[in-house]
Amino acid sequence: MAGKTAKLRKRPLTLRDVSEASGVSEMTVSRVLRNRGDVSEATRSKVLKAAKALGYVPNKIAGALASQRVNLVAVIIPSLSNMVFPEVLSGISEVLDETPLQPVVGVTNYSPEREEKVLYEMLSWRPSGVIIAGLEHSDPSRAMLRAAGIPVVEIMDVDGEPIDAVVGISHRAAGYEMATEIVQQGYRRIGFLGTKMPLDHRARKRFEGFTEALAKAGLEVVDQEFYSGGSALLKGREMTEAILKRHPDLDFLYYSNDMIGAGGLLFLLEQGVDIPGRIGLAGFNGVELLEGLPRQLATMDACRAEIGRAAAEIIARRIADETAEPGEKIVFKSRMSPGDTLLRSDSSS
Amino acid sequence: MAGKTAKLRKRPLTLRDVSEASGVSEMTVSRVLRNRGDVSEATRSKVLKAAKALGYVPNKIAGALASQRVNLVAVIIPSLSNMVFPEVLSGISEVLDETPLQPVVGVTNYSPEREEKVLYEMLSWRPSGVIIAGLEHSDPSRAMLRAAGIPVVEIMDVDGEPIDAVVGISHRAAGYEMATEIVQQGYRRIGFLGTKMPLDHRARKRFEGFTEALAKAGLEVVDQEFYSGGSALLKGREMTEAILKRHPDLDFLYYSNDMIGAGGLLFLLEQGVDIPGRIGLAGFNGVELLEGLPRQLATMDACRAEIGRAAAEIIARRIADETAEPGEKIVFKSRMSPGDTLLRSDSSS
DNA sequence: AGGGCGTGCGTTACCGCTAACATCACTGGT
DNA sequence: ACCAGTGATGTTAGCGGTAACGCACGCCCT
Repeated sequence: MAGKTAKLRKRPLTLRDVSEASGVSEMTVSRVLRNRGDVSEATRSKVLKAAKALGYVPNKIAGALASQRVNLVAVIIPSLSNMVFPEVLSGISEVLDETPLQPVVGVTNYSPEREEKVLYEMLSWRPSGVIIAGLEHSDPSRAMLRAAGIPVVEIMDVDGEPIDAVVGISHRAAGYEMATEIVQQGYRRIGFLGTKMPLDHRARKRFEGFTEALAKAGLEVVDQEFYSGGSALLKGREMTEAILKRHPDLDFLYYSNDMIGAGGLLFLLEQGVDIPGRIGLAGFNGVELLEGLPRQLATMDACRAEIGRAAAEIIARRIADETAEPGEKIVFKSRMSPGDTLLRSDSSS
Repeated sequence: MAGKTAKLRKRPLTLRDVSEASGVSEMTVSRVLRNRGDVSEATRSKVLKAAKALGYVPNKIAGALASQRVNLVAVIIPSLSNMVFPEVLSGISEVLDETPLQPVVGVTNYSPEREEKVLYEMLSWRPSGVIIAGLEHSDPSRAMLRAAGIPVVEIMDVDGEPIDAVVGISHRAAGYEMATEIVQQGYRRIGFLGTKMPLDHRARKRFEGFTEALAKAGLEVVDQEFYSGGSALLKGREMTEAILKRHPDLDFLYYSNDMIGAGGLLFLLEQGVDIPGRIGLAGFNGVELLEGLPRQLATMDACRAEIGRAAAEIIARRIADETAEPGEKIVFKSRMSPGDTLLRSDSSS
């Protein structure tokens, strides 16, 4: 190669550089690089060679502006440290990888103000679609989403009024179902342990469904315990100890997530407590971690990957086909997995 | 408000719409929206009102193209499911939140090909800087990074030749140090359990440092066990059982990450094995989860958040000040935390 | 020979915004 | 009264691509 690659170039490479290097017009280079339109095999390879030699990387900013197309999908989630969301993300990526679309992630830390800001930032890049966790958004956020004129899929939760499409499970139903099973197994003195996050609407809805089912059986939650921050596993231990100290007669503990449930389980096993004979346990989420525990915690699957995949499919379809119907709604069924901490041998199932 | 908001607008909003709605030039609107240049308080509020009424969201694509400035920092990591990376990310966000910069995450799944593709995609958005995990990249990737003419910070690992700046710990040293301590505690028949990932260079380097220190003491790893996929906690159990079945006389197990270490720990505790009397254990990473275990697993902290913060600071500094020196190198010291599974009471410390 | 058509490439006019400079009305000093 | 200085706004010319159309040229058919 004629050493044309001046190491200390000041001006960044553009199509023009490639076009000059290969002796064709910018338009032709553009066509080659995008595999669009007819270009003869001869010019095609000539251009590709030049582009590679220069180390040219197309400028999507200019491309997007000119073509009015941006192959980005904004994905807005509350957190990355709760493993639920990375799992949803991988479901999304899995589907989008088959398309020209690309996910871009924004994290809100469960804060509506931050959600609004993140959303504004993302929309200012004019993505082709939005996937956003939850149905609860500030009014400006909802307005932005509506005004954006792009497909919006709200995920994780279906208990509420969607803006456009929605994919998720009913957390209310999940809580209800779990409570029903708990009652049926004969538990009567039930404690709840959860996170001190008024903005985790899904946890709240599970709790609401839970208490509703209890109420139907004439029961209510005997005591509650909340935490925030720190190692969930450790908090699960501590809260379990605390709640049982206050109410040693509790016969069931419902945890708002598997991590604290696992902490409670480990704690009780160490204490030599008979599970589920003396006390039953259940969590929520179906995290992979549970498989490695000494005892399988009862839980309900949140259908994370499925939700991600379905949401991405809706987005992909809507973008590929402008005429596709908006407002689709997909409800997954949260599967109960009773594990070893819920079913009492003598009970019917 | 005079109902000017036509719900079914086809053409998306632009500066021009705002400028017409507020009776000033586009330039003035632009100035207001960016808080730049002198604008009288009167026009400022007039413009802001119009923008809000219309629900205008600036188009960063056009803005970036015109100003030749993109306030994005590409962050390229192997995975989101290994909690290490979300923690690094939050360190990065923490720092970038104080600046106009914004992180954009790309995930490679430990695949060099995918890394190359992700990098190409990200660079085509012309980010202002790149933070990328690891020092091992394909030649084209390295070339792209060099040619991009932007600050690059390689993170997590410092054992190798950086492209530009680097922030991390020495995994080789971490492995070495752990082995040294193990030997000093009198363990002699040592097994290694890790992940079957030839492309996890950091795990490899820890292992190399580990065996090197053992060799210096005239020892070598007695047996090894590898896994891939699945629940790490469960795999830790299974591998521990398997390796001990083959070599019941092992007196120490070194796990390449805390998750499988925790699985092993739980397994051995269930078996009633005396830890660390009969057998010692150690992992790597200092994950928060460990705090909730019945026994504290010996581990070494990978300084995740610190690395994220330091990398972001370098990027921010380099972008703010063009003249800042490239090639900075920050080495954190991986702290050993012996927990309850390494130190034998009768040993010196 | 002329018309119709497909192929391969170039030209032109933007996309929506901003840098840089131009303009214009004041203000104040002398 | 004149000019420089300043503050508030407008004008022009791109940024680096792409859509849409234009235009040779060769080919086939009649």
